[in-house]
Amino acid sequence: MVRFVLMHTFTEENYLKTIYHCTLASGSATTNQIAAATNTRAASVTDMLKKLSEKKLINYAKYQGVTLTAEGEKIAIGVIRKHRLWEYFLVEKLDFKWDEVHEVAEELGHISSIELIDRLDKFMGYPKYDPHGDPIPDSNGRFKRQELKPVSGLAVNDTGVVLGVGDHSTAFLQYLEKASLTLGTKLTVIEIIDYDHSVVLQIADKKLNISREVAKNLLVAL
Amino acid sequence: MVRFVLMHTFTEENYLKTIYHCTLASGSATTNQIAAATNTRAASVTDMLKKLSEKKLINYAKYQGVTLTAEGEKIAIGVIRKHRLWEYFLVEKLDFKWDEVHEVAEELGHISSIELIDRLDKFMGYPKYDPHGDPIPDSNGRFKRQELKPVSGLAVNDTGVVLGVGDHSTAFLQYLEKASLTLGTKLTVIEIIDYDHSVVLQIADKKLNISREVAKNLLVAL
DNA sequence: GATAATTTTTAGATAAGTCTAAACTTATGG
DNA sequence: CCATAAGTTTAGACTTATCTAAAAATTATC
Repeated sequence: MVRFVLMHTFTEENYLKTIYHCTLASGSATTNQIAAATNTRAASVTDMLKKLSEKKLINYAKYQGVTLTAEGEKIAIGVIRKHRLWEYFLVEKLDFKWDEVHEVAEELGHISSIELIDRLDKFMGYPKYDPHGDPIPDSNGRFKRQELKPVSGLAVNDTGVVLGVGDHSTAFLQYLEKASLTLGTKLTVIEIIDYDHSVVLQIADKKLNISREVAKNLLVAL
Repeated sequence: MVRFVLMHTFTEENYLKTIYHCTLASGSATTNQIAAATNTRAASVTDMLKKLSEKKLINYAKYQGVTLTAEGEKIAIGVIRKHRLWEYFLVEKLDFKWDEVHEVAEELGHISSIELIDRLDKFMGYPKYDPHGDPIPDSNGRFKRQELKPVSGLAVNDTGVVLGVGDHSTAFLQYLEKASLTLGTKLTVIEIIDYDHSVVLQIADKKLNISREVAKNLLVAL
Protein backbone atom coordinates (compact mmCIF):
# COMPACT_ATOMS: atom_id res chain seq x y z
CA MET A 1 0.00 0.00 0.00
CA VAL A 2 1.19 3.48 -0.83
CA ARG A 3 1.40 5.57 2.32
CA PHE A 4 2.67 8.97 3.31
CA VAL A 5 6.19 10.08 3.76
CA LEU A 6 5.65 10.39 7.49
CA MET A 7 3.55 7.58 8.86
CA HIS A 8 2.84 7.14 12.49
CA THR A 9 1.05 4.21 14.00
CA PHE A 10 -2.43 4.33 15.42
CA THR A 11 -0.86 3.94 18.85
CA GLU A 12 1.69 6.69 18.45
CA GLU A 13 -1.00 9.06 17.23
CA ASN A 14 -3.12 8.18 20.23
CA TYR A 15 -0.36 8.98 22.66
CA LEU A 16 0.33 12.31 20.97
CA LYS A 17 -3.32 13.24 21.10
CA THR A 18 -3.52 12.24 24.75
CA ILE A 19 -0.44 14.27 25.62
CA TYR A 20 -1.97 17.24 23.85
CA HIS A 21 -5.18 16.93 25.84
CA CYS A 22 -3.41 16.41 29.18
CA THR A 23 -1.21 19.42 28.59
CA LEU A 24 -4.25 21.54 27.78
CA ALA A 25 -6.25 20.30 30.73
CA SER A 26 -3.64 20.42 33.48
CA GLY A 27 -0.67 22.26 32.03
CA SER A 28 1.48 19.15 31.94
CA ALA A 29 1.44 15.52 30.92
CA THR A 30 2.80 12.95 33.35
CA THR A 31 3.33 9.24 32.89
CA ASN A 32 0.44 8.34 35.17
CA GLN A 33 -1.95 10.82 33.57
CA ILE A 34 -1.21 9.38 30.17
CA ALA A 35 -1.55 5.82 31.46
CA ALA A 36 -4.97 6.63 32.93
CA ALA A 37 -6.15 8.35 29.76
CA THR A 38 -5.00 5.58 27.40
CA ASN A 39 -6.06 2.79 29.73
CA THR A 40 -2.57 1.27 29.90
CA ARG A 41 0.10 0.89 32.58
CA ALA A 42 2.75 3.41 33.48
CA ALA A 43 5.49 1.05 32.32
CA SER A 44 3.98 0.89 28.82
CA VAL A 45 3.76 4.65 28.71
CA THR A 46 7.42 5.04 29.59
CA ASP A 47 8.36 2.73 26.72
CA MET A 48 6.32 4.77 24.28
CA LEU A 49 7.66 8.08 25.58
CA LYS A 50 11.17 6.92 24.79
CA LYS A 51 10.10 5.98 21.31
CA LEU A 52 8.30 9.26 20.66
CA SER A 53 11.26 11.13 22.09
CA GLU A 54 13.65 9.42 19.69
CA LYS A 55 11.38 10.45 16.84
CA LYS A 56 11.53 14.04 18.12
CA LEU A 57 7.77 14.21 18.58
CA ILE A 58 7.98 14.99 22.30
CA ASN A 59 10.40 16.63 24.72
CA TYR A 60 11.07 14.05 27.35
CA ALA A 61 13.42 13.93 30.32
CA LYS A 62 13.10 11.04 32.75
CA TYR A 63 10.84 11.74 35.72
CA GLN A 64 10.10 15.23 34.34
CA GLY A 65 6.91 14.74 32.34
CA VAL A 66 6.59 15.56 28.65
CA THR A 67 5.62 18.29 26.22
CA LEU A 68 4.99 18.03 22.49
CA THR A 69 7.49 19.34 19.97
CA ALA A 70 6.16 21.45 17.11
CA GLU A 71 6.06 18.34 14.93
CA GLY A 72 4.33 16.30 17.63
CA GLU A 73 1.73 18.98 18.14
CA LYS A 74 1.09 19.13 14.40
CA ILE A 75 0.33 15.42 14.37
CA ALA A 76 -1.84 15.65 17.49
CA ILE A 77 -3.88 18.48 16.01
CA GLY A 78 -4.26 16.50 12.79
CA VAL A 79 -5.73 13.58 14.72
CA ILE A 80 -8.01 15.91 16.66
CA ARG A 81 -9.17 17.50 13.40
CA LYS A 82 -10.09 14.07 12.04
CA HIS A 83 -11.78 13.00 15.24
CA ARG A 84 -13.94 16.11 15.48
CA LEU A 85 -14.90 16.14 11.82
CA TRP A 86 -16.02 12.54 12.07
CA GLU A 87 -18.02 13.34 15.21
CA TYR A 88 -19.72 16.13 13.30
CA PHE A 89 -20.44 13.76 10.42
CA LEU A 90 -21.88 11.09 12.70
CA VAL A 91 -24.22 13.51 14.43
CA GLU A 92 -25.22 15.76 11.54
CA LYS A 93 -25.41 13.22 8.73
CA LEU A 94 -25.97 9.86 10.35
CA ASP A 95 -28.17 11.03 13.25
CA PHE A 96 -26.07 9.63 16.06
CA LYS A 97 -26.64 11.29 19.43
CA TRP A 98 -23.82 13.37 20.90
CA ASP A 99 -23.16 10.77 23.57
CA GLU A 100 -22.81 7.92 21.07
CA VAL A 101 -20.07 9.16 18.80
CA HIS A 102 -16.85 9.10 20.75
CA GLU A 103 -15.76 5.52 20.28
CA VAL A 104 -16.60 5.27 16.61
CA ALA A 105 -14.92 8.61 15.90
CA GLU A 106 -11.91 7.32 17.79
CA GLU A 107 -11.48 4.60 15.21
CA LEU A 108 -12.35 6.77 12.23
CA GLY A 109 -9.93 9.43 13.42
CA HIS A 110 -6.97 7.25 12.59
CA ILE A 111 -7.76 6.62 8.93
CA SER A 112 -4.63 7.87 7.27
CA SER A 113 -5.86 9.67 4.16
CA ILE A 114 -5.63 13.46 4.40
CA GLU A 115 -7.45 13.74 1.08
CA LEU A 116 -10.39 11.94 2.67
CA ILE A 117 -10.62 14.27 5.61
CA ASP A 118 -10.31 17.40 3.51
CA ARG A 119 -13.09 16.21 1.22
CA LEU A 120 -15.24 15.28 4.20
CA ASP A 121 -14.65 18.77 5.59
CA LYS A 122 -15.79 20.30 2.29
CA PHE A 123 -18.79 17.97 2.06
CA MET A 124 -20.03 19.18 5.42
CA GLY A 125 -19.41 22.85 4.65
CA TYR A 126 -16.29 23.38 6.77
CA PRO A 127 -17.92 23.19 10.21
CA LYS A 128 -16.18 25.18 12.96
CA TYR A 129 -17.32 23.22 16.01
CA ASP A 130 -18.00 19.56 16.75
CA PRO A 131 -21.17 18.27 18.47
CA HIS A 132 -19.67 18.93 21.90
CA GLY A 133 -18.73 22.49 21.06
CA ASP A 134 -15.03 21.79 20.61
CA PRO A 135 -13.39 23.72 17.78
CA ILE A 136 -12.42 21.83 14.62
CA PRO A 137 -8.93 22.70 13.36
CA ASP A 138 -8.83 23.67 9.67
CA SER A 139 -6.60 21.89 7.14
CA ASN A 140 -3.66 24.02 8.28
CA GLY A 141 -4.22 23.03 11.89
CA ARG A 142 -5.53 26.46 12.85
CA PHE A 143 -8.50 27.01 15.09
CA LYS A 144 -9.59 29.62 17.56
CA ARG A 145 -10.09 28.50 21.09
CA GLN A 146 -13.40 29.75 22.42
CA GLU A 147 -13.37 31.80 25.58
CA LEU A 148 -15.64 29.63 27.66
CA LYS A 149 -16.25 29.71 31.40
CA PRO A 150 -17.55 26.92 33.61
CA VAL A 151 -20.92 27.73 35.16
CA SER A 152 -19.20 27.22 38.53
CA GLY A 153 -17.25 30.40 37.77
CA LEU A 154 -20.32 32.58 37.30
CA ALA A 155 -21.87 34.89 39.89
CA VAL A 156 -25.53 35.28 40.75
CA ASN A 157 -27.43 37.04 37.93
CA ASP A 158 -24.75 36.20 35.35
CA THR A 159 -26.18 34.94 32.08
CA GLY A 160 -24.53 32.63 29.54
CA VAL A 161 -25.07 30.34 26.57
CA VAL A 162 -23.99 26.71 26.82
CA LEU A 163 -21.31 26.18 24.17
CA GLY A 164 -19.13 23.40 25.47
CA VAL A 165 -18.52 20.63 27.98
CA GLY A 166 -15.57 19.86 30.18
CA ASP A 167 -16.40 16.17 30.46
CA HIS A 168 -17.09 14.12 27.36
CA SER A 169 -18.26 10.98 29.13
CA THR A 170 -21.44 9.28 27.99
CA ALA A 171 -22.89 9.61 31.49
CA PHE A 172 -22.41 13.38 31.62
CA LEU A 173 -23.68 13.96 28.10
CA GLN A 174 -26.78 11.87 28.75
CA TYR A 175 -27.42 13.79 31.96
CA LEU A 176 -27.26 17.08 30.07
CA GLU A 177 -29.50 15.75 27.30
CA LYS A 178 -32.10 14.68 29.83
CA ALA A 179 -31.90 18.02 31.62
CA SER A 180 -32.27 19.86 28.29
CA LEU A 181 -28.88 21.44 28.84
CA THR A 182 -27.81 21.06 25.22
CA LEU A 183 -25.53 23.37 23.25
CA GLY A 184 -27.09 26.76 22.63
CA THR A 185 -29.17 26.75 25.80
CA LYS A 186 -29.36 30.17 27.45
CA LEU A 187 -29.19 30.20 31.22
CA THR A 188 -29.01 32.61 34.15
CA VAL A 189 -27.58 31.91 37.58
CA ILE A 190 -30.33 32.54 40.14
CA GLU A 191 -28.63 31.37 43.27
CA ILE A 192 -25.50 29.64 44.50
CA ILE A 193 -26.06 27.39 47.49
CA ASP A 194 -23.34 28.00 50.09
CA TYR A 195 -23.59 24.57 51.64
CA ASP A 196 -22.67 22.39 48.64
CA HIS A 197 -21.88 24.98 45.95
CA SER A 198 -24.73 23.72 43.83
CA VAL A 199 -26.19 26.23 41.40
CA VAL A 200 -29.79 27.17 40.68
CA LEU A 201 -30.32 28.11 37.05
CA GLN A 202 -33.13 29.86 35.25
CA ILE A 203 -33.64 28.33 31.81
CA ALA A 204 -36.47 29.88 29.80
CA ASP A 205 -39.34 29.71 32.27
CA LYS A 206 -37.98 26.86 34.32
CA LYS A 207 -35.65 26.55 37.28
CA LEU A 208 -33.01 23.84 37.46
CA ASN A 209 -30.63 22.92 40.26
CA ILE A 210 -27.26 21.49 39.23
CA SER A 211 -24.46 20.17 41.42
CA ARG A 212 -21.04 21.79 41.65
CA GLU A 213 -19.67 18.83 39.70
CA VAL A 214 -22.00 19.54 36.81
CA ALA A 215 -21.44 23.29 37.06
CA LYS A 216 -17.71 22.77 36.68
CA ASN A 217 -18.13 20.82 33.46
CA LEU A 218 -20.79 22.96 31.85
CA LEU A 219 -19.08 25.65 29.76
CA VAL A 220 -20.74 28.87 28.68
CA ALA A 221 -20.00 32.05 26.76
CA LEU A 222 -21.15 35.20 28.50
CA MET B 1 -13.22 0.25 25.01
CA VAL B 2 -16.41 -1.74 24.72
CA ARG B 3 -16.29 -4.04 21.73
CA PHE B 4 -18.42 -6.77 20.27
CA VAL B 5 -18.85 -10.28 21.48
CA LEU B 6 -17.08 -11.60 18.44
CA MET B 7 -14.15 -9.44 17.50
CA HIS B 8 -11.71 -10.31 14.82
CA THR B 9 -8.57 -8.41 14.04
CA PHE B 10 -8.12 -6.25 10.98
CA THR B 11 -5.72 -8.89 9.69
CA GLU B 12 -8.01 -11.84 10.26
CA GLU B 13 -10.83 -10.03 8.49
CA ASN B 14 -8.54 -9.30 5.59
CA TYR B 15 -7.60 -12.93 5.17
CA LEU B 16 -11.24 -14.00 5.28
CA LYS B 17 -12.17 -11.44 2.64
CA THR B 18 -9.27 -12.52 0.46
CA ILE B 19 -10.22 -16.17 0.77
CA TYR B 20 -13.77 -15.27 -0.22
CA HIS B 21 -12.58 -13.43 -3.32
CA CYS B 22 -10.11 -16.13 -4.33
CA THR B 23 -12.76 -18.80 -4.00
CA LEU B 24 -15.15 -16.80 -6.14
CA ALA B 25 -12.57 -15.99 -8.78
CA SER B 26 -10.90 -19.36 -9.18
CA GLY B 27 -13.05 -21.84 -7.29
CA SER B 28 -10.44 -22.36 -4.61
CA ALA B 29 -8.07 -20.50 -2.33
CA THR B 30 -4.49 -21.72 -2.08
CA THR B 31 -1.70 -20.57 0.17
CA ASN B 32 0.15 -18.88 -2.66
CA GLN B 33 -2.93 -17.16 -4.04
CA ILE B 34 -3.67 -15.71 -0.64
CA ALA B 35 -0.06 -14.66 -0.16
CA ALA B 36 -0.09 -12.85 -3.50
CA ALA B 37 -3.39 -11.13 -2.78
CA THR B 38 -2.41 -9.97 0.71
CA ASN B 39 1.14 -9.10 -0.25
CA THR B 40 2.67 -11.41 2.31
CA ARG B 41 4.70 -14.63 2.18
CA ALA B 42 3.34 -18.15 2.01
CA ALA B 43 4.79 -18.96 5.42
CA SER B 44 2.81 -16.14 7.01
CA VAL B 45 -0.33 -17.34 5.30
CA THR B 46 0.11 -20.85 6.65
CA ASP B 47 0.40 -19.46 10.17
CA MET B 48 -2.80 -17.49 9.77
CA LEU B 49 -4.66 -20.40 8.20
CA LYS B 50 -3.93 -22.47 11.29
CA LYS B 51 -5.23 -19.70 13.47
CA LEU B 52 -8.41 -19.18 11.44
CA SER B 53 -8.94 -22.92 11.35
CA GLU B 54 -8.72 -23.14 15.14
CA LYS B 55 -11.35 -20.42 15.33
CA LYS B 56 -13.55 -22.48 12.98
CA LEU B 57 -13.68 -19.71 10.40
CA ILE B 58 -12.17 -21.81 7.63
CA ASN B 59 -11.96 -25.46 6.64
CA TYR B 60 -8.30 -26.20 6.37
CA ALA B 61 -6.35 -29.38 5.76
CA LYS B 62 -2.63 -29.12 5.17
CA TYR B 63 -1.66 -28.86 1.52
CA GLN B 64 -5.32 -28.96 0.48
CA GLY B 65 -6.27 -25.30 0.21
CA VAL B 66 -9.08 -23.70 2.20
CA THR B 67 -12.75 -22.85 2.12
CA LEU B 68 -14.73 -20.60 4.41
CA THR B 69 -17.07 -22.00 7.03
CA ALA B 70 -20.53 -20.46 7.30
CA GLU B 71 -19.25 -18.24 10.10
CA GLY B 72 -16.14 -17.26 8.13
CA GLU B 73 -18.21 -16.38 5.10
CA LYS B 74 -20.52 -14.27 7.23
CA ILE B 75 -17.58 -12.23 8.43
CA ALA B 76 -16.12 -11.95 4.94
CA ILE B 77 -19.41 -10.70 3.53
CA GLY B 78 -19.66 -8.22 6.38
CA VAL B 79 -16.28 -6.78 5.48
CA ILE B 80 -17.22 -6.66 1.81
CA ARG B 81 -20.45 -4.86 2.70
CA LYS B 82 -18.52 -2.24 4.60
CA HIS B 83 -15.92 -1.87 1.88
CA ARG B 84 -18.47 -1.39 -0.90
CA LEU B 85 -20.67 0.99 1.06
CA TRP B 86 -17.65 3.15 1.84
CA GLU B 87 -16.64 3.10 -1.84
CA TYR B 88 -20.11 4.26 -2.72
CA PHE B 89 -19.90 7.01 -0.13
CA LEU B 90 -16.52 8.18 -1.35
CA VAL B 91 -17.64 8.43 -4.96
CA GLU B 92 -21.21 9.66 -4.53
CA LYS B 93 -20.77 12.00 -1.59
CA LEU B 94 -17.13 13.02 -1.56
CA ASP B 95 -16.55 13.11 -5.33
CA PHE B 96 -13.68 10.68 -5.45
CA LYS B 97 -13.13 9.03 -8.83
CA TRP B 98 -13.80 5.31 -9.14
CA ASP B 99 -10.10 4.57 -9.48
CA GLU B 100 -9.18 6.47 -6.30
CA VAL B 101 -11.30 4.78 -3.69
CA HIS B 102 -9.93 1.32 -3.14
CA GLU B 103 -7.20 2.00 -0.61
CA VAL B 104 -9.17 4.40 1.53
CA ALA B 105 -12.18 2.08 1.53
CA GLU B 106 -9.84 -0.73 2.53
CA GLU B 107 -9.08 1.11 5.76
CA LEU B 108 -12.62 2.29 6.36
CA GLY B 109 -13.94 -1.21 5.76
CA HIS B 110 -12.44 -2.43 9.00
CA ILE B 111 -14.08 0.07 11.35
CA SER B 112 -15.82 -2.23 13.75
CA SER B 113 -19.16 -0.55 14.39
CA ILE B 114 -22.09 -2.28 12.70
CA GLU B 115 -24.35 0.55 13.82
CA LEU B 116 -22.18 2.93 11.82
CA ILE B 117 -22.41 0.96 8.63
CA ASP B 118 -26.15 0.43 8.90
CA ARG B 119 -26.69 4.15 9.39
CA LEU B 120 -24.36 4.95 6.52
CA ASP B 121 -26.37 2.55 4.35
CA LYS B 122 -29.57 4.33 5.30
CA PHE B 123 -28.03 7.77 4.76
CA MET B 124 -27.17 6.83 1.19
CA GLY B 125 -30.55 5.27 0.47
CA TYR B 126 -29.56 1.59 0.56
CA PRO B 127 -27.55 1.48 -2.66
CA LYS B 128 -27.47 -1.88 -4.45
CA TYR B 129 -24.20 -1.56 -6.33
CA ASP B 130 -20.85 0.05 -5.63
CA PRO B 131 -19.02 2.36 -8.08
CA HIS B 132 -17.48 -0.62 -9.87
CA GLY B 133 -20.81 -2.36 -10.31
CA ASP B 134 -20.24 -4.91 -7.57
CA PRO B 135 -23.32 -5.74 -5.51
CA ILE B 136 -23.52 -4.41 -1.94
CA PRO B 137 -24.73 -7.03 0.57
CA ASP B 138 -27.62 -5.85 2.76
CA SER B 139 -27.46 -5.86 6.55
CA ASN B 140 -28.34 -9.56 6.55
CA GLY B 141 -25.52 -10.33 4.16
CA ARG B 142 -27.86 -10.99 1.25
CA PHE B 143 -27.22 -9.77 -2.25
CA LYS B 144 -28.00 -10.97 -5.71
CA ARG B 145 -25.08 -11.68 -7.95
CA GLN B 146 -25.58 -10.06 -11.31
CA GLU B 147 -25.47 -12.28 -14.37
CA LEU B 148 -22.67 -10.50 -16.19
CA LYS B 149 -20.64 -11.68 -19.14
CA PRO B 150 -17.21 -10.53 -20.22
CA VAL B 151 -17.22 -8.79 -23.61
CA SER B 152 -14.76 -11.48 -24.70
CA GLY B 153 -17.65 -13.93 -24.43
CA LEU B 154 -19.92 -12.06 -26.81
CA ALA B 155 -20.47 -12.82 -30.49
CA VAL B 156 -20.57 -10.38 -33.39
CA ASN B 157 -23.75 -8.25 -33.30
CA ASP B 158 -24.34 -8.96 -29.60
CA THR B 159 -25.26 -5.87 -27.59
CA GLY B 160 -24.70 -5.23 -23.90
CA VAL B 161 -24.54 -2.61 -21.18
CA VAL B 162 -21.35 -2.22 -19.15
CA LEU B 163 -22.24 -3.03 -15.55
CA GLY B 164 -19.06 -4.33 -13.98
CA VAL B 165 -15.32 -4.87 -14.16
CA GLY B 166 -13.22 -7.96 -13.63
CA ASP B 167 -10.11 -6.00 -12.72
CA HIS B 168 -10.26 -3.29 -10.07
CA SER B 169 -6.75 -1.94 -10.61
CA THR B 170 -6.24 1.79 -10.91
CA ALA B 171 -4.61 1.31 -14.32
CA PHE B 172 -7.58 -0.56 -15.77
CA LEU B 173 -10.17 1.79 -14.31
CA GLN B 174 -8.30 4.81 -15.62
CA TYR B 175 -8.10 3.21 -19.06
CA LEU B 176 -11.86 2.66 -19.11
CA GLU B 177 -12.51 6.20 -17.91
CA LYS B 178 -10.35 7.60 -20.69
CA ALA B 179 -12.06 5.38 -23.27
CA SER B 180 -15.49 6.46 -21.97
CA LEU B 181 -16.25 2.86 -21.09
CA THR B 182 -17.93 3.73 -17.81
CA LEU B 183 -20.76 1.86 -16.12
CA GLY B 184 -24.01 2.11 -18.06
CA THR B 185 -22.35 2.43 -21.46
CA LYS B 186 -24.21 0.55 -24.19
CA LEU B 187 -22.08 -1.26 -26.72
CA THR B 188 -22.37 -3.60 -29.66
CA VAL B 189 -19.74 -6.03 -30.92
CA ILE B 190 -19.00 -5.16 -34.57
CA GLU B 191 -16.13 -7.49 -35.25
CA ILE B 192 -13.80 -9.92 -33.53
CA ILE B 193 -10.30 -9.95 -34.97
CA ASP B 194 -9.13 -13.53 -35.44
CA TYR B 195 -5.46 -12.72 -35.18
CA ASP B 196 -5.32 -11.34 -31.60
CA HIS B 197 -8.92 -11.75 -30.42
CA SER B 198 -9.26 -8.01 -30.06
CA VAL B 199 -12.81 -6.70 -30.31
CA VAL B 200 -14.24 -3.80 -32.30
CA LEU B 201 -17.11 -2.12 -30.50
CA GLN B 202 -19.78 0.28 -31.64
CA ILE B 203 -20.53 2.79 -28.88
CA ALA B 204 -23.15 5.39 -29.81
CA ASP B 205 -21.80 6.71 -33.10
CA LYS B 206 -18.17 5.79 -32.50
CA LYS B 207 -16.08 2.69 -33.06
CA LEU B 208 -13.58 1.49 -30.49
CA ASN B 209 -11.07 -1.32 -30.64
CA ILE B 210 -10.24 -3.07 -27.37
CA SER B 211 -7.71 -5.82 -26.69
CA ARG B 212 -8.66 -9.31 -25.57
CA GLU B 213 -7.25 -8.43 -22.16
CA VAL B 214 -9.64 -5.53 -21.83
CA ALA B 215 -12.54 -7.51 -23.28
CA LYS B 216 -12.05 -10.18 -20.64
CA ASN B 217 -12.33 -7.68 -17.82
CA LEU B 218 -15.20 -5.62 -19.15
CA LEU B 219 -18.46 -7.10 -17.89
CA VAL B 220 -21.83 -6.51 -19.50
CA ALA B 221 -25.47 -7.46 -19.11
CA LEU B 222 -27.15 -8.50 -22.32
C1' DG C 1 6.87 -44.50 -11.92
C1' DA C 2 11.21 -41.91 -10.72
C1' DT C 3 12.86 -37.53 -10.61
C1' DA C 4 12.38 -32.60 -11.00
C1' DA C 5 9.76 -28.51 -10.12
C1' DT C 6 6.45 -26.31 -7.49
C1' DT C 7 3.93 -25.51 -3.48
C1' DT C 8 3.35 -25.66 1.30
C1' DT C 9 4.78 -26.17 5.94
C1' DT C 10 8.04 -25.97 9.86
C1' DA C 11 11.57 -23.81 12.58
C1' DG C 12 13.52 -20.03 14.41
C1' DA C 13 13.91 -14.95 14.49
C1' DT C 14 12.19 -10.07 14.64
C1' DA C 15 9.38 -5.80 15.81
C1' DA C 16 5.57 -3.42 18.09
C1' DG C 17 3.03 -2.82 21.97
C1' DT C 18 1.76 -4.50 26.07
C1' DC C 19 2.23 -6.54 30.89
C1' DT C 20 4.06 -7.55 36.02
C1' DA C 21 7.38 -7.10 39.44
C1' DA C 22 11.18 -4.89 41.16
C1' DA C 23 14.21 -0.94 41.43
C1' DC C 24 14.87 3.72 41.36
C1' DT C 25 13.56 9.13 41.80
C1' DT C 26 11.17 12.74 43.58
C1' DA C 27 8.06 14.74 46.87
C1' DT C 28 6.28 15.12 51.59
C1' DG C 29 5.61 15.30 56.48
C1' DG C 30 7.04 14.63 61.01
C1' DC D 1 16.46 16.31 56.98
C1' DC D 2 15.50 11.75 56.88
C1' DA D 3 11.83 8.17 56.20
C1' DT D 4 8.13 6.91 53.74
C1' DA D 5 4.74 7.48 50.11
C1' DA D 6 3.88 8.39 45.44
C1' DG D 7 5.31 8.34 40.93
C1' DT D 8 8.43 6.59 37.30
C1' DT D 9 11.59 3.60 35.08
C1' DT D 10 14.00 -0.83 34.16
C1' DA D 11 14.11 -5.73 33.38
C1' DG D 12 12.25 -9.52 31.58
C1' DA D 13 8.36 -11.80 29.48
C1' DC D 14 4.25 -12.38 26.34
C1' DT D 15 1.30 -11.88 21.98
C1' DT D 16 0.43 -10.93 17.21
C1' DA D 17 1.83 -10.86 12.74
C1' DT D 18 5.42 -10.97 10.07
C1' DC D 19 9.92 -12.67 7.86
C1' DT D 20 13.88 -16.02 5.85
C1' DA D 21 15.72 -20.41 5.18
C1' DA D 22 15.21 -25.09 5.09
C1' DA D 23 12.46 -29.26 5.07
C1' DA D 24 8.52 -31.80 3.53
C1' DA D 25 4.64 -32.81 0.58
C1' DT D 26 2.39 -32.55 -3.75
C1' DT D 27 2.25 -32.17 -8.70
C1' DA D 28 4.20 -32.39 -13.16
C1' DT D 29 7.35 -34.34 -16.60
C1' DC D 30 9.78 -37.45 -19.15
